[in-house]
Amino acid sequence: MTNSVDRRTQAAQKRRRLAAAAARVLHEQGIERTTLADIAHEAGVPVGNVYYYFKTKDELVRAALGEHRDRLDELTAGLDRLPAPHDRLRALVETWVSQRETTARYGCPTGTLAAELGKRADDSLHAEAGAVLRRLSDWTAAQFRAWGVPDPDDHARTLVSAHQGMSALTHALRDPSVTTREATRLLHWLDSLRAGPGISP
Amino acid sequence: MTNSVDRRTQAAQKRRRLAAAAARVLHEQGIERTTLADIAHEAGVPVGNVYYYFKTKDELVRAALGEHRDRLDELTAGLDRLPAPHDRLRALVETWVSQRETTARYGCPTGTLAAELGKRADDSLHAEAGAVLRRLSDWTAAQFRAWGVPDPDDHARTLVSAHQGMSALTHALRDPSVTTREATRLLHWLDSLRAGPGISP
Amino acid sequence: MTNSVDRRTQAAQKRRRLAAAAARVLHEQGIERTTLADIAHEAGVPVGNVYYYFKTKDELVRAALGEHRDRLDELTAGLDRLPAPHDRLRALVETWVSQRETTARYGCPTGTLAAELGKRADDSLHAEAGAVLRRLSDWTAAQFRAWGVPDPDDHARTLVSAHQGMSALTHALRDPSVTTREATRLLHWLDSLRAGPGISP
Amino acid sequence: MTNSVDRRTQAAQKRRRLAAAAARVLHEQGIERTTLADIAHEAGVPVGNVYYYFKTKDELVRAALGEHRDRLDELTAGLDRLPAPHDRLRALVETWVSQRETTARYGCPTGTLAAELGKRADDSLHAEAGAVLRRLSDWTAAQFRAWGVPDPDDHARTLVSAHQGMSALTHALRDPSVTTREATRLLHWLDSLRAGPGISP
DNA sequence: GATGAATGAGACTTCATTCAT
DNA sequence: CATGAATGAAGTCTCATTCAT
Repeated sequence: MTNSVDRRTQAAQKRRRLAAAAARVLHEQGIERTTLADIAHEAGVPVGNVYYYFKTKDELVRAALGEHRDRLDELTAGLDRLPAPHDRLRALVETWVSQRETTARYGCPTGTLAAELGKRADDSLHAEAGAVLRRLSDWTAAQFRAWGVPDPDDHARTLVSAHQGMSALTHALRDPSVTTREATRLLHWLDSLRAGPGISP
Repeated sequence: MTNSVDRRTQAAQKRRRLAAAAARVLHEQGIERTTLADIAHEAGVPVGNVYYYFKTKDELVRAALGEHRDRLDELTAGLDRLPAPHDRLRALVETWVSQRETTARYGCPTGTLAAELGKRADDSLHAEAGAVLRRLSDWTAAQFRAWGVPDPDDHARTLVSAHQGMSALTHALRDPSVTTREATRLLHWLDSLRAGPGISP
Repeated sequence: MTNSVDRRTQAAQKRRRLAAAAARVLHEQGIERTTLADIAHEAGVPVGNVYYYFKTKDELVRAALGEHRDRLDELTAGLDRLPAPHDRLRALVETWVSQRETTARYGCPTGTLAAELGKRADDSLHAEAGAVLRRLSDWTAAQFRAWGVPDPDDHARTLVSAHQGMSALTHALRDPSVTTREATRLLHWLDSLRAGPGISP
Repeated sequence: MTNSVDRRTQAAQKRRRLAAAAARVLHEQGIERTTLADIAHEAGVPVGNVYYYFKTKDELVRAALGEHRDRLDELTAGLDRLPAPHDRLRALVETWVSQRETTARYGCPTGTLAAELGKRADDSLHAEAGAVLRRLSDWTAAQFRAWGVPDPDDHARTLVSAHQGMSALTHALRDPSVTTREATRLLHWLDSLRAGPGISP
């Protein structure tokens, strides 16, 4: 019994390791240019073995998106420890700034995956990517709401959109300073909301 | 001589037709999922013939980016006919709105190509995509400058970034209303600049 | 463990089988006129599987050259069992005679491969072919040296050159008797050296 | 009339130019690695035009062999001006020495073409290459005969074989000194025949 | 005859997926 | 479960040859 639990745990760990490897490699190389062998190699798992954990490559992509969602949850969970919603949002923006070098090289993980998946005939994976962005939007709206800002959903959409925009431009121009500057603007905007609603971003 | 000119023109036209087909199909299917046969079929040309005009698939991608650049130039040339820079910028934003359905389905052509190209080891095509975005940014900065807005480059970067962001989100959520709403916000922002500089977006 | 060794052995055997098939077909059809499908078919293996063992066609060519080198080694190892160097060299020449029909049809395996490879821009495979010929030359020189013939390297070069020449001519004229006659001459020459050095071939 | 003759002459010149270009490029790149475009480009002729002079690629190969035969005839015609057969043969060997650098890079033109053609299912071109070698052999035999050496055909075969051998080895080892040394040996051999028959090569 | 363009067969290579042990 | 090996569909690219003007 203990043995079987161990096994189950071990299996779960291997699944996780594969998902994490997939998240990493797919972010860096894109979906279509990444082979299963790349992911297996990154995870230190024999190629043939991958299929015991994921029946198709698409399932690995799905797992990678799940991984990104989990990381987002960890991030927001951390931010939730800050007392003021306003500070949480500022910290979110600062997180983006701290990732600017990676963004310049590989773009936003979820955003670029969504861009690639959005052109498929089959929508299911694309929707999964969209869900991760919506999850961020929902959390952000909750902050605006808690803060008492009117139209919290609109403000959230604007902030997430701004993140996608600055990530895309940072990536396209390979210039981390795009992130720095846009983030500064966003922080000013957040501060301007503090004084009270009325000033549109 | 007339004959040879005709031929040269015809060849150039076919090249252009292939480039246009490539621009369309690559936008809709992404680079890696598009085969040369797809492009050849879209252009109504046998596959083998494509190689008479473009030696590699990458050259076709490059041509597609050139096509997008040309369309951008046509767009801005049209906008330049408007007398006031402020109106040109408003019209730009409204152009984006008019494209919202296509954006919801396939994303911003240049932006999604840049996202896909940015993960390659070889930078040259990615840089080409970045150049198209920078071209838009330069034109935009020129409008802000003509308008007398301070920090025109910063404002231009913000506007282009906003476009990339709203396109990415519109695409990821398959929701054209994202574009509509963000565009509305941008128009307010442009109007607020009219009153005089000082109010940050 | 036994299992894994078995597998490794099996894999090595298949690699060898492919290399042997390549050596055969490349000898008979030449490099450029031989397709991977030809080699796969000769080895009784599906085409796709070939790439599990050899990443490119050139690697198969390299393996074929290795095969020829191995056969040369087996040949000289057999000759080394003869007590007198002089007899070993005579036996070498007689081996050539025994292969005259194949030579008339397809030429010397190493020699014709070298001829084809020598015209490439990239030298690496050509050098490999040259190394096989040099290996024969080295063994031959060792025999002359052991025999006490002066200038053993010169004599070896002459013998190997004679072999290449008679093989080329036998092949070009499709006439095995060229080999027979030139071999007779070479045997006389070897005998003349027996009496003592001094008589140039 | 003059006009038509001019035209016929011009056409013949173009044919010749193409054949010469083919001889050159095929020698340097081998048959299979040379494209019709390569030859057309080398001759300064548009690709489509080649087919008015040669209906297939194989006919161009045949023409290239004819070109090599013509050059051989020019060579022997020049040697025929020397009074003594013995000197003609010495001069022949010295011609080979003078070509050693080209041989090291590309091998003997006729020999390497023969090697490549000899592996085809269809014999006709291969026979053409063999005929060029036999032509050299015939001329050589005539010299030995005029000189009074017995078994002139055997001696001729040996000399031509020696040339093929030293060319092949020079090419395979990319070492022109192979030619120099073997040529020295051949000159000694020719001199030894001068004293009178009896000493076998 | 001359020429740029067209065509289609076929080559090499990659890779997701499956299989046998 | 584990794993090296197997498979075949598909993609990119080349090129001899033909065609239209």
